[in-house]
Order: sequence, then C-alpha cells, then structure tokens
Amino acid sequence: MIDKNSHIPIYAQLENILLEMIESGDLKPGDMIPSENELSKKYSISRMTAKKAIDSLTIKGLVERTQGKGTYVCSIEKKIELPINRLRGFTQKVCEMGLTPENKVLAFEKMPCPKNICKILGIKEGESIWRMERVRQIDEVPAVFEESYISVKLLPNLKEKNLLKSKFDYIKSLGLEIGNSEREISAEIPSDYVASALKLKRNEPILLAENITYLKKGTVLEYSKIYYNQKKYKFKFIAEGN
Amino acid sequence: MIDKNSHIPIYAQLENILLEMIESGDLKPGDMIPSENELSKKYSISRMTAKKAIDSLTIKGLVERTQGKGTYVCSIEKKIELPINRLRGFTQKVCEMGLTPENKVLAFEKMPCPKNICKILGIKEGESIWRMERVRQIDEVPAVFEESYISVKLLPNLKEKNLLKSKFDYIKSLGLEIGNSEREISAEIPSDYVASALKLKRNEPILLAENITYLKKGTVLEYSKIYYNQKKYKFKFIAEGN
DNA sequence: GAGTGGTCTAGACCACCAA
DNA sequence: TGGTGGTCTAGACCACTCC
Repeated sequence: MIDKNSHIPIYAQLENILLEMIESGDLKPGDMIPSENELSKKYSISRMTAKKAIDSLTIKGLVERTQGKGTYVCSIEKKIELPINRLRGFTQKVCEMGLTPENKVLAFEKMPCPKNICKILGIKEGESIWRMERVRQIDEVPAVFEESYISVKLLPNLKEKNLLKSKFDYIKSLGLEIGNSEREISAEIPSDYVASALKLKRNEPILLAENITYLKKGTVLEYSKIYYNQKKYKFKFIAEGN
Repeated sequence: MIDKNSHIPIYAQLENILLEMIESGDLKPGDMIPSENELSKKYSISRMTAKKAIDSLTIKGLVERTQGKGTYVCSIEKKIELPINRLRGFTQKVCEMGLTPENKVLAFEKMPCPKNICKILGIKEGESIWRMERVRQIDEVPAVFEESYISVKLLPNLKEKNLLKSKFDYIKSLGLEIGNSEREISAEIPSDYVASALKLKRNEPILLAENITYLKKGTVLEYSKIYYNQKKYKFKFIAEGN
C-alpha cells in the first residue's frame, strides 16, 4: 500500500489513499477517518507523517479536524449563492431572504493616506482617509470580511453607526451616485487575523476581491479588499459568450 | 522576540516576525531569508518548527523556496490581465498580444457519462460524452488548466486536433451558436496533478471556475472546470453598482 | 481516564545547488 | 564539499472532548 522507497513522499501516498477512500464512498461525509495513531501503526510510519497527510486534506476542505474528537469527512452542505458581479450582492441576497445584514465593525479610523492607496484613490499624500474593517454575516455566520478606504473629503461626516447598515445606502443618501467597480479576483491564504474574523482555520484558502469603485461622474469613491467565506457561501456570475 | 510559553505557537510567532521583516522592507524582494538552520539556532527552536513557519509564508506566496539554494522573498511581478467574465478571455488576450494560444491536450477520450455530469448536461445516464483536459499557455507559461465535458451527440466528429486551437471556434464553425455561461468561482488547493500541470508547488491556492455553458437556443453545451494560474496572470471584471 | 489532535524536539538521511 | 531545503522518525507534553 505504501512504498517507503518511492520517490513520492510517504505523506503524499497516504493522502492519496485517504482521498480514494473518500471519493469511492468508502468513507462517507460525516464519517470519522482513522486517527493519527491508528494510521501510524497500520502503515508503520510516524505520527507526524500521518498528520501531514491529514493536514493536507484539511486545507483542501475534504475533512475537518477537532482536537479531542477526531477527523471527519466534510459534509456537502447547501451553500447560499451570492452574485459576485454586483456591488450589492450580499445586501440584496439578505433582503431577498427577508433578513437584514448584520455588520460588525472591527475597525473605524481616520488616518493619513499611505502612498500606495493615494495613487488608487487619486488624492494627495498625507490627505485624510477613512479606514474601515467590517464583517458581514447572516445568523452569526460570517460571509465576508471587508477592508475599505475612502477619502474623508468625500464623506466628511461618516460615523461608525453608518457602517452598521449598508454603506452604499448611506453614500446614496448624501446624493452621490455610485457607478461600477473594477474587481480583481484571486485565491489567497488569509492572515490569521482575517481567518479568525471569518471563523476559519489557519491556511484555508479563500476568495479575495480587490475593488476600485467609481462614482458615476468618474472619480474614485473607494478602494476595498473583500474576503469571501466559502464555507457557507458560493459565488456566481454570468460569463458572456461573445 | 519569541515567547515559548505563549499560547501562540512558536511557528506562528516566527512567521509573524518574518512577515514584519518583509512588510517593513527589512527583507526586500529577491533577498534570501535566513536558512532554517540559522533561524533554529538564533531562536533556539528546532529546525522543523522553523520550517513550518517558512512553509506557511510559502503557500501565502510571500517567499519561494528552492532545494539546495535557499528561500527568497518573492518579487512583485507584472501580471498579465485576463477578463474572467468572458468565455473567450484567454483567446482574446493572446490575440491582442499578437500571439496564438498554445494548447496542450493532456487527455481526450470518449466515455459513458457519470451520474452527476448527466444531470448538469441534461442527458441520459450511459450516453457518451467527451472528456478533455487541456493546458493553455503563452510562452511556455501555463495560464489555465481546463477540464471539460461535452455530449458526443452534440459534437459527433470532434477530434483531438480541434482542441489545439480555440474549441469555441470549432463549435461555431459547425453552425452552433454559443450563449452565456454560469460561472461559479472559488479558491482551492489543487490536486497534485493539476498543480504540476500548471507548474505550481504543492498546496498553493488557485482560482477555480466551474462553468455551465449554454447554446443560444438554451440547451447545455458544456460543463467545465477551469483552474487559473495566478503566478503570472490576474483576473478582472467589472461589478455593477446597481 | 482514555483517546484525540496540536505542538515541539533532536537527530537523521537524502537530493539539490553552488563554488 | 558545504550549505540548503525535503522528508522522516520516536518520543514527549499539552489541551481538548467524551464518558
């Protein structure tokens, strides 16, 4: 079963063995997989090597580990669909569900604009900006972590309480017209800070969208980074054929 | 510097130390970071613990390791922009650059349709489908790995050579009109097979798009999974404000 | 208290790279 | 040949869960 003289590392071989057991249905969603001790005995390998194999399955999202309990094959949960090609996808979806989005504000501060963000927002170095961090959730389940930068000149009277509801609703209420957003999307391993804000384990990959949002008149309104929790949500849009 | 009695693991503390050295510019892109041996001596920790810290920086894309050479801070490379909201983003971009896309066909076979894919394609169980794997690249740099399923009934005369150029061009040449595609996007740790096809290291996160592509008349043309290489490419689209 | 995973160690052998 | 990272070991202590 495991060839210790193979050029393929033992942990990779064991990972493949477990993978096949999961894909073949030998191990079903919700089942506990053999413990590190069992595996190390069964295959005559060290516990650390067995752990490395299972850890790899963990970050791939196939199993879930709990200290004291064991390692279980992940269930295929029904995920909530969010349209990622709309700025207000989350707000819209939550409203459709008859709920209101809960926003937790983790940071709200006025600060001098750092060089790199000045360029993006098109303002002078040293000008004041708002820096905000929010977690947006439904039923205590975090959906997105949002880090956002807006010029103070544009929103001089912004208060933390305006962030508890839709930020764009507040902006619209000031008579500003919001245009489109350039969105760059990538897969990232988040910092421990972001991971814990989204209640995720270390080294789980997540979607990141970096956005430059414009006003209809063309000036830049906001630069933001949005981290999406894939555990409970899935992200869709339509790609055009032509 | 490192508190061995802290509830924060030593490897996480060391990772943060190195992270700050990189973010502060103390370690610049291209610089070699201290070796595992140096770090284990300096902080009186074991080499395995130092390795764990550096491995974490590796999957975050901050450093690159080479056996025999050392670990180096990643440079900020200029990436090629690909529009992810168009089915033919890659082909279009390559043409704009005055090149033709190079496609490598890794698999091309006729097979009975598995249950889950039957549902998606809207065909009967046991009907024949084409299963294809391609890597699409520019200058030997893989951009995307594509796994695709199409009913044989729709394309009875498909040949492997039709996959060397644009697949959609071939389909159009048959008089079929391609519509839009439902695209679900996620961040994933790829299998070792996909990672090596894209010339990536183990456990690096990548973007995955799962697509259901329709013909204009409404029937399903294709189910595909596209894995995007973020090392050299970045993926953009416009999100609508309203 | 028994079993689980989380961390850490000190040492080993290997493959790879550069000088 | 010496230094690097890649793998693996056998053992240790801990925190957690469940009974």
